[in-house]
Amino acid sequence: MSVAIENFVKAIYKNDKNNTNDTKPGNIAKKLGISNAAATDMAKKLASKNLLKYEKYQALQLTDEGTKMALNVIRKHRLWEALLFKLFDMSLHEIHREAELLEHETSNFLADRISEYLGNPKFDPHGDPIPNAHGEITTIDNSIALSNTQEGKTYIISRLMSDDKEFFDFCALNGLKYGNSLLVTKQFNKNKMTQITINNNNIVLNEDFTNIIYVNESSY
Amino acid sequence: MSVAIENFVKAIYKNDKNNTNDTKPGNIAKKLGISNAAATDMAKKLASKNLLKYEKYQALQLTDEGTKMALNVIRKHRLWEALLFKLFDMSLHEIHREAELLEHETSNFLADRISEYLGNPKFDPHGDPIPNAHGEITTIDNSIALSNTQEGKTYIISRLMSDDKEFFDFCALNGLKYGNSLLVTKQFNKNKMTQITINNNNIVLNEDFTNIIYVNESSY
DNA sequence: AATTTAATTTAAGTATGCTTAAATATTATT
DNA sequence: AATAATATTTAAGCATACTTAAATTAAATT
Repeated sequence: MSVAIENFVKAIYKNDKNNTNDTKPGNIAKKLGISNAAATDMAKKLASKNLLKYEKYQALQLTDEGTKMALNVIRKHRLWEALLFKLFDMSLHEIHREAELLEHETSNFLADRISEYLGNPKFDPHGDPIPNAHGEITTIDNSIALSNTQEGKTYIISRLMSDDKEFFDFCALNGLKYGNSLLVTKQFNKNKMTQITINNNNIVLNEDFTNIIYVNESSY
Repeated sequence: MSVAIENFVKAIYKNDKNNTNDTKPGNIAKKLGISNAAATDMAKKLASKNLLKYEKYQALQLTDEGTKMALNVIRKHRLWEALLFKLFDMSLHEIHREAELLEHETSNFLADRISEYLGNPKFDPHGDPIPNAHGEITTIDNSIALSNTQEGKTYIISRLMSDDKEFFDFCALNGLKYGNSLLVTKQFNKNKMTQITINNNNIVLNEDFTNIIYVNESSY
């Protein structure tokens, strides 16, 4: 299957998961940077390949086959991120950028070799779960968005759910990294902002950021 | 530039080096598995991009720019081969197959990271020279084809110049590996065959193989 | 409920990178 | 040197993955 198709099913899968956006052609088009017309065309084509269900004016729904393809691409993406991060100490933004290209030119054989080499990791350096070779994915049920945390409690960063360079630069600058711990010092509920202490620095995060940073309650 | 273009200039570069084949459109077409018509079309297009010189019915000649592009792709190919070989212990055939895809989706930035990680190697696991970031390539001047070796002398394998699975399978089976040493026991000049001893086994190689296996004289 | 706004679809068209078939030029053979 | 064989080019056409513009449908607003 082509790069365009792989990116299309991946975009649907992700929009479906986030369910902030829906999976109508227009939203997929926006995500991929193509015209609405191109997205409708592609949707029809993929319906004929049994990768998704298309009904006029309705949201697109991946079939089992389409979901499997999406998870396979996501698996390769996240394995590459994990490998590049480990070997070359590249930034979260850089590993994402490279993985976005490599994911489409990676055989299942090579993906398995990478996974094996890394000890079959369940999460990538963003904390995103890596689907296994059978398309099974670990869902993190006990992690919550930073916006839902409580003042005075300590948490461990479990996921930085973004593709955005500016966000990653901010994270790098402030020590916001998968596995690091932070203390929530204040929730400004009115303004939907959160103040945290991390590495002895106090920083205030706005809504955009508190909804893509996920954390687990610290056990101590 | 597209995958098709990168593969096209790479094919010209390689046919030019081997100079057994020439670089007329038909030979490039055969190498790439496309029609002659497609090769002519592409040649015209690349001439307009100043990547090569095209004159009707003549051999194609890469410009400096075209040569630079070819070397850049070859650099990425060989760096990937070196990395995959080191990390995953894949066979020569497997690393070639994967590198053939990855080479086109690798930024210069990532290529430099791979090179750095490997200690800026000058040769890949086939013994092929890896161009550096400036497109400079080390030429091995003291290595000779196995067909030109002398009976009774010991040599070190310096290059296995092929893309062919059958050849690599044969090499793997018989211990023909970059860096290994072998003894030339007999040259059958009439039949253009060579008998060698390697790992205490005597094997006879035909012309196809003795011209793609390169060796250096052993110093002891 | 009617109207405005927005999203979606259809239609027509484009660039890339191929194909096959026919025409033309080159190379090899006698 | 003429002919046969081979290579190259031209021409026409196709699939993919896009585009813009116009038409249609759905959703939001008044």
